[in-house]
Amino acid sequence: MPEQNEELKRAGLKITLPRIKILAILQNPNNQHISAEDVYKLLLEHNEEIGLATVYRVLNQFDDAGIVTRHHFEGGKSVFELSHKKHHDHLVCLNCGKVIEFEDDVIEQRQEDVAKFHKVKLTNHSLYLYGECEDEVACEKYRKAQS
Amino acid sequence: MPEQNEELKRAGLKITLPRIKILAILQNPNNQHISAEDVYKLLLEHNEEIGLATVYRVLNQFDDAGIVTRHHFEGGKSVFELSHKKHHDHLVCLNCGKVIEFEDDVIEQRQEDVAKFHKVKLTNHSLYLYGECEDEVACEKYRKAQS
DNA sequence: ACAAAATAGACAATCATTTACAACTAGCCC
DNA sequence: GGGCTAGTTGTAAATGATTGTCTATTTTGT
Ligand SMILES: [Mn+2]
Ligand SMILES: [Mn+2]
Ligand SMILES: [Zn+2]
Ligand SMILES: [Zn+2]
Repeated sequence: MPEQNEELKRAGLKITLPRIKILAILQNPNNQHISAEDVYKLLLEHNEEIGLATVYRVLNQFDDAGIVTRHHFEGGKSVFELSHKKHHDHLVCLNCGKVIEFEDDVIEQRQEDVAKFHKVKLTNHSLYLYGECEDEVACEKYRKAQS
Repeated sequence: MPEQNEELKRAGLKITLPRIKILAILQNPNNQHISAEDVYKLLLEHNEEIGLATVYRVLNQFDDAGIVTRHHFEGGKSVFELSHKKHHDHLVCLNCGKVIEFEDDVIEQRQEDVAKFHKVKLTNHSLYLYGECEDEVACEKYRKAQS
């Protein structure tokens, strides 16, 4: 019945509780760019008894189905986001972890030019900008939450 | 006496056999963009009894000292390269693993603009382009070597 | 409701990388 | 040149993220 079911059906995935719950979490605007571990933690908070391995499995299936996109921000672990938006790149604050999305047509075009110049058929790219935002408040709050 | 010693001394690192050998490997033009594991394998081929942990340790020390730069190409493992060249980004062939270096001032400038626009002080960035090169021969040879 | 096929859950296994720790040196002082 | 001490090594065990295995359970079409 809920909207998640449609999405799952469209992807050819059976409708199961873990998939519905995980998809719902990803759809929450608070949880854009979330790691498998964090999805798992949220499930626990919601008292859902879903194993971490299942979270990884489902996230991979979503990735294969094109429902989510996987990113590799600095720090080792993968981060996922719903892929309903058009392509964009990311600017990450190294202090507070805030993620700013952006798209720059000039950069995109230039990437194509570079690839063509080197006779390479471009299939994808990853661009991450890292820096320090000026939001002292957010940075502090976040840093506290981490420790 | 050898040139490696100077480099190590300059970095304030004691001159030890593992460090000399590893640095020599990195300096070999064949080994730009090499993983810790591959450095280790080359050492074995040269009959140097150096542990993998030492390779990782030394590579990290080189990174701290600014002697090498660490990259995160697709595929999980870190890749290192001597950092004596000016900044550049990478175009990687997903078929044969070939790495093409490039620099594009327009892209660099645009990145600065994006960061400034979002009021973020840019500290670094990572840009990787992935695609398929047209070098059938190289791609095939490489693929065979892998399997 | 029923059977076949897919999936979940628990947990072992893997991969890249780091850490612990005891044994071993490089660099410095006499 | 020998000795001292902090820095370095090798080995092996530990880690963190992610995947694989296996059996029990669930989804779905009939
Ligand atoms: Mn995004
Ligand atoms: Mn390079
Ligand atoms: Zn911030
Ligand atoms: Zn190629």
